[in-house]
Amino acid sequence: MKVTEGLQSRKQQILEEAAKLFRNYGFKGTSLQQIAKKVGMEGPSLYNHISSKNEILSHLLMTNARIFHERITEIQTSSLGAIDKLDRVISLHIELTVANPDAMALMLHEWAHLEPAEKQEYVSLRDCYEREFQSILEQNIAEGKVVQMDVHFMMFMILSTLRSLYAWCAKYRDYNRLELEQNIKQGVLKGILA
Amino acid sequence: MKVTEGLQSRKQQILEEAAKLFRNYGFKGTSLQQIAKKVGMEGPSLYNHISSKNEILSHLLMTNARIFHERITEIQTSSLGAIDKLDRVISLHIELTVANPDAMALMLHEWAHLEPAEKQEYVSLRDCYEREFQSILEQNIAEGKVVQMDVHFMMFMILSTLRSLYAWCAKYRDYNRLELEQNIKQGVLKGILA
DNA sequence: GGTTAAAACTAACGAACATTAGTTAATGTT
DNA sequence: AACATTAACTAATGTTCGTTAGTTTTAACC
Repeated sequence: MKVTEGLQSRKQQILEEAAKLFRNYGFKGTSLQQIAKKVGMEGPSLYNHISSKNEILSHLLMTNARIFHERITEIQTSSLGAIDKLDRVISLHIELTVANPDAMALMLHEWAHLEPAEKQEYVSLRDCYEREFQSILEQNIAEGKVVQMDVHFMMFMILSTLRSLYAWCAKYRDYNRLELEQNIKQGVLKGILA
Repeated sequence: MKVTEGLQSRKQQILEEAAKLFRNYGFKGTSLQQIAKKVGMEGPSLYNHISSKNEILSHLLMTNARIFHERITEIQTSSLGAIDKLDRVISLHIELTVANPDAMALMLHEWAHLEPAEKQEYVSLRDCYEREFQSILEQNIAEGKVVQMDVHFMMFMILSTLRSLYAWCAKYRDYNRLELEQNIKQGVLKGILA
């Protein structure tokens, strides 16, 4: 038995390098040999840590999908005011994106390569997330906190920005996270606040 | 020689079906056999119309990249006011996205699979586009047409929305294009107009 | 220091895929 | 009617890749 596991386990290291590669070349465009090389071993050796290539993708996607789902229902069922709920959801996106931009980059497209059962669960989690989001926006509209506008359209605009954040947040390393949050909230909300 | 070429040439048909498949499964995740099946022939028969799988991707990406580059420099060098230039650029995005949402979906990520020379040209065209865009925004800021805000950040927010449009515009078929334009411009600009 | 288990390596298999070559059917031209 | 061209097909090739099996090395523990 090993007593020291290194600061991050070997598996964690594999997941992180895979996420970077998947982000750049896509799941199908990345070979296990490439991943192995980044971690410093031969391709087949990966199978001492994972059970399949697909498991890597699955872990990266499902983990974050479940977190998003948990956290937004937590926010939605809280006793916060509508505007504060929206504020928290934006913070949630920024928090997860800053913590893990590579995995976040995969969530837009790469779920298509999940195995059927997990793909179904992923889509279900995402749809559920969007319903909660929409509900929060509708609450804001009903309370007059926000301009009159087609809900779907409002959601499209906000989610487009939040979901693209991974691609830009590297350029804002000099901003600390609070500055980043304030900038985004101002930008997103000032177009919305009545 | 053929006298009737059908309403769309066979090659055009291949490009369109390929764009749909690339959008859903990615370039690397789509096989020539899949494309051939959609067009109604066997895999190798595609080579009577194209010279390689990569040429399909190249055509889809480079065509639109060049159009974007041409049109934005046209707008930028025009004698329009700053605010009108921004307005035209937004219209440009909407126009091209509505006309060809599948090809537009590829422009975010699939350029990574272009051959080195073309990848370089693509990135160069995109960078050039972003410089022109930024320049237009700076003009707006200088003229006080727009709130004080980090230019890169402003560009990030607007481009995030415009570049995600392909994913949503299918849901807005019932909107006609003018309504769509008005909605987007109101949404994007109202967060910006001083 | 010898035992044991984790984790690395090498070799090889089998499937999928892009691409090439050679052939045939259909269509338009002379 | 003979010819040429286009575009389809079938068969085959070479490559890449995920994965398995078997073996060796590493390193903790008694």
